[in-house]
Amino acid sequence: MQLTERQRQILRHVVEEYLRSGRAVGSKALLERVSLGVSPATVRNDMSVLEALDFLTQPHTSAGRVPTEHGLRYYVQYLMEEGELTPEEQLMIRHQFRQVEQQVPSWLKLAASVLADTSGNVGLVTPPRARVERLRHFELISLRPRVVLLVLVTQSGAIHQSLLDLAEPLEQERLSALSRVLNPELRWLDRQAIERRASGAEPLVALVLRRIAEALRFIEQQQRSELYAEGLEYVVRQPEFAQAQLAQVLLEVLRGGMLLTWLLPRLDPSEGVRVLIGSDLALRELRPFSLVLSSYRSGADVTGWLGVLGPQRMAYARAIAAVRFLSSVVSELMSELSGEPEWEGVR
Amino acid sequence: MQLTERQRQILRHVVEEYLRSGRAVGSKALLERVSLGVSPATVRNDMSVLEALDFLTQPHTSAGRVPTEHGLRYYVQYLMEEGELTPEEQLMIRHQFRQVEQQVPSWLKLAASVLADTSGNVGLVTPPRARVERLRHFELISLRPRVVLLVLVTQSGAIHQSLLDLAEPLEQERLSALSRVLNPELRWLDRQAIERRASGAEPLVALVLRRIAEALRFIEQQQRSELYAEGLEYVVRQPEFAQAQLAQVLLEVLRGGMLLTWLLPRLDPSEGVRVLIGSDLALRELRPFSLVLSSYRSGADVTGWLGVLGPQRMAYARAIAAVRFLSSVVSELMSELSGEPEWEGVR
DNA sequence: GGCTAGCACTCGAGGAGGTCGAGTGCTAAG
DNA sequence: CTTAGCACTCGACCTCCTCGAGTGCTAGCC
Repeated sequence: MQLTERQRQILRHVVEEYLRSGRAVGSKALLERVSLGVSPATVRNDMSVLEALDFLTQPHTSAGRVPTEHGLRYYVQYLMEEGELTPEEQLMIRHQFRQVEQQVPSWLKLAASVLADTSGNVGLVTPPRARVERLRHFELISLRPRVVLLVLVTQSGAIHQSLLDLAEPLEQERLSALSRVLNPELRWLDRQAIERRASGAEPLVALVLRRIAEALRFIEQQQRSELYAEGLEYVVRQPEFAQAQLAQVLLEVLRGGMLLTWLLPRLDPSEGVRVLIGSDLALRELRPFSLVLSSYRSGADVTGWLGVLGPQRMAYARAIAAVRFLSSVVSELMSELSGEPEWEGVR
Repeated sequence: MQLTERQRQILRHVVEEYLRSGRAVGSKALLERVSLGVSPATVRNDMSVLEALDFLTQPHTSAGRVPTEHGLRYYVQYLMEEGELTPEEQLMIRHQFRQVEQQVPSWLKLAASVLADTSGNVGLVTPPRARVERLRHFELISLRPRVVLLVLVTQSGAIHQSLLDLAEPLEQERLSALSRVLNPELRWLDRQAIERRASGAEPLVALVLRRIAEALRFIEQQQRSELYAEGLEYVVRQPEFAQAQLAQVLLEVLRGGMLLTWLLPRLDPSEGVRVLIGSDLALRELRPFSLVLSSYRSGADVTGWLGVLGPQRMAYARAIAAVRFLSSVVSELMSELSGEPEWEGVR
């Protein structure tokens, strides 16, 4: 069954009033804010149609209407006016990114902060992640005669360090020579290729290669388990959180990493900004929340996620604008760091 | 005026009962839990003495007693039985540190998590910080013909990367030669020495040196502004946070960095574990909280802080044990990474 | 002189009852 | 199809009341 234009307008205003105030919206109160040229009784009739179609619901008999998840989805898809961040905001944000250290973790943390600040909800960002992580470059740095620091940089821009204990002392000169020889050979190899190369090599080289492979594994694992979250203070401030129980749920979900291990792997990164409302999140605990989500690109075949998480009653238009803009900013920044050959051609 | 032994025992039991239940403790209820060989009336008399001396207070006329800040301080200093984490816990914790990546940020994050988990409050950890940061080693890695990644490691174990745009293309071979020449010369120099060395050098060298100096500045700044906090979910669960307002205060204080900029710089790192209760924290917003704090060492002249933050009603003995143990574990780990000459002698 | 039994008093928690107002559905008329 | 009118519902909020844990004080006991 099709909605009439007036019903669509009523739905839109109910949703917007609800997002603003957090309270159930009644027919009379609605007409005090917006004029529809009809009486409260007419609005009530349309509201009861909308209720029958599961767009609206009543918390109790004598209360106003509240949008259902279905109603919110319809609003986001068909009724909401999308917007962009103002040019001043965009400038401010770009400026902030120029201020911080030019490295991936700083960018991700800042991106989460900015998402939180501009949307007034929790900002979430995952690290960039390659389908298979490849070595870009490694260096060996002598700390003490038999202790060496291995530093390596990967395709996705991750930097990793680990300590090696040597059987016998080695000078920096020898270490440098080793990395000079091995680097060209290992460039763009993945973990498995490096492991294969390790078997049969002389002991020192084998040690280094095995530790590089191990580091790549660590990095891949970390990329799957790390999540930058900022702005909890905004969400806790919402009236929904008055009993503080929701806040606890939220903290536990974020810490437990259920989003990362369960939800994100099931989504297609190529789809642009999407809005997941309540049960879309497929986690009972997250039922009262919504997530506005987008992927970002960081070189060919390397992507990450970023989004805004808040109560179902969130300012969707604003969150979507923030997510869309940040996605493009982060993608730009990341591809500067990127350096794999395929990607150079694309730019 | 001196407390009698019985008064000290009563104070101890009131504090412990209050820490356990969070409710005001009355004379009769106290005697139901512990036997002191006297009647409630006697306990009441002693309680009123303790109240006159500002160890206890009454929330309202007909309620039991609650310890004051002064009473808590006395308890922590003279009455509390200190303990250690059990050997099993210690083993578990050491095991966890072996599981994660062997690098500073992972350790710090894990330390904050462990503090939170073992104490049931917020765990806080600051990065290690040298009075003046010195260069240990740097490398130049060619990403694209005219874009170079500068990676450097400092005395305190911080790793930093930044991007350099070159005026003209340079091959990896040339870059490696450059770092081979410059590294021995720059080792253990601080920012100002490197800046001095930059003036008058040929353009390419000057560029690199200036960027290294800049990176050191960035790192010093970050060490002053970064704070790892974990375990908010525990604190939010406390009954004190039922109205969710405290949670908001806490989140804002943590994000605002007031602890870092205001409180920590005024403390002496050499003092061992200390307990700051309520107004000791010198921040109005933190009045309802307590902080158990210790420094850790990471090589000569390099120290950081770690601690447990929670409501005044926290399990102090446990928090102190956790902080003390983690301080020693983190100190050990850090000094493995450390490599400055003075420190090698000390070990 | 310290300890205790007894007692009157205080005050918050929590339940019962009552009012108010925002909101609804229904009906009948325009 | 719209609207005015009306009876009805129900949560929010206030007041009143009771209950019980806890106190301080006093007088008597060891």
